[in-house]
Amino acid sequence: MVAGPTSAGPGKDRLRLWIRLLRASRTIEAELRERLKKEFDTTLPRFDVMAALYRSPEGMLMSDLSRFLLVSNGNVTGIVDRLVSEGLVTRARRNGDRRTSMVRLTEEGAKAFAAMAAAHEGWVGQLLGNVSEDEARRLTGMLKSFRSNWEGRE
Amino acid sequence: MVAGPTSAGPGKDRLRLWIRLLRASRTIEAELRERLKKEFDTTLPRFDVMAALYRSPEGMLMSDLSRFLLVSNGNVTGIVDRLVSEGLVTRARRNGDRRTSMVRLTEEGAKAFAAMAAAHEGWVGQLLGNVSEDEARRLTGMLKSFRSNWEGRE
DNA sequence: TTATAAAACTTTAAGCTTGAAATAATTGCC
DNA sequence: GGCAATTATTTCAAGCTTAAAGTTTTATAA
Repeated sequence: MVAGPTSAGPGKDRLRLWIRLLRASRTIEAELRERLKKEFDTTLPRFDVMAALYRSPEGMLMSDLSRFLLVSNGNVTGIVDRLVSEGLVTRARRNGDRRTSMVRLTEEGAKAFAAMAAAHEGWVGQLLGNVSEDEARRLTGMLKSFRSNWEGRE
Repeated sequence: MVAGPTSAGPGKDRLRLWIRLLRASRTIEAELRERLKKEFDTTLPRFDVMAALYRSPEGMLMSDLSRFLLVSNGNVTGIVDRLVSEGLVTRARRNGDRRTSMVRLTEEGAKAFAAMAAAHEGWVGQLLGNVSEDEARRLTGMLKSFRSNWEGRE
């Protein structure tokens, strides 16, 4: 997914865009992963889950997390398991529907995340330093239109 | 890495851009992975390696592959192992430097890749259908500037 | 009711991924 | 030449990831 078009022709510009997009996100992701590991001894998936939970103090279902983070159900199970064993997150069984459990950050988890989020934002600002804030807004707008064309189709 | 900013403030626009970028590439990547699996019974990492090799008929060293694909050395070892066992790729020990081996697509591998690449390009064209070819070129240009600011630093 | 289906989640197997340690071969320097 | 440092690669342990199959609970409907 990271190599360029193998020839010229129509549609190549979109392919080139995709390659660029993928290389950009992989490069930045690798850098962030490395820093999260080095500075906070954690991983990107754990950070992702904590970020989602931080925005939902009332908690999230496993399936909410899965949908929001764009990863599979089973994946979330493993990550939450580890976060629970680290005391950063809790799984609360619900009375209403006993199939589900509400996942929440612990106080310690929220505190830990706040510190990581501040550093994380700084890193992103640095890594995307070449993009002006104005250009960032325009790019963001363009990227919004990606999904609509095909997602949600049957 | 997929959740949005937790508050407003300076630097937020770059963070928002990063979130968008990541969500876009994850969404597209997931779709491509699924189709590669369904249509060709293969994986994205295998496709990546084959794409890189397809562009280098003379072959690539393991370290070339690792650098080009932005993944670790050990990672490439495993993927190439599997491709070799499937008869799509060969590892040729070299006379000059016996630490290295030259990795090449087999004839079968090249044929298989050509078929996949054609389908792949069509998929990308479809998935990025909302982006005009013109806009694609502009976006690609913007993304090029990502690296220079911080990569290659010590 | 009471089967049947659907939903939420976990488990499993296979493969991907990293960073670190281990191997093996080459290079540089004295 | 001989030895330390470097380079290319593999191995390893831990964790991430998916798709598919399994479990438990809830909803549906005859």
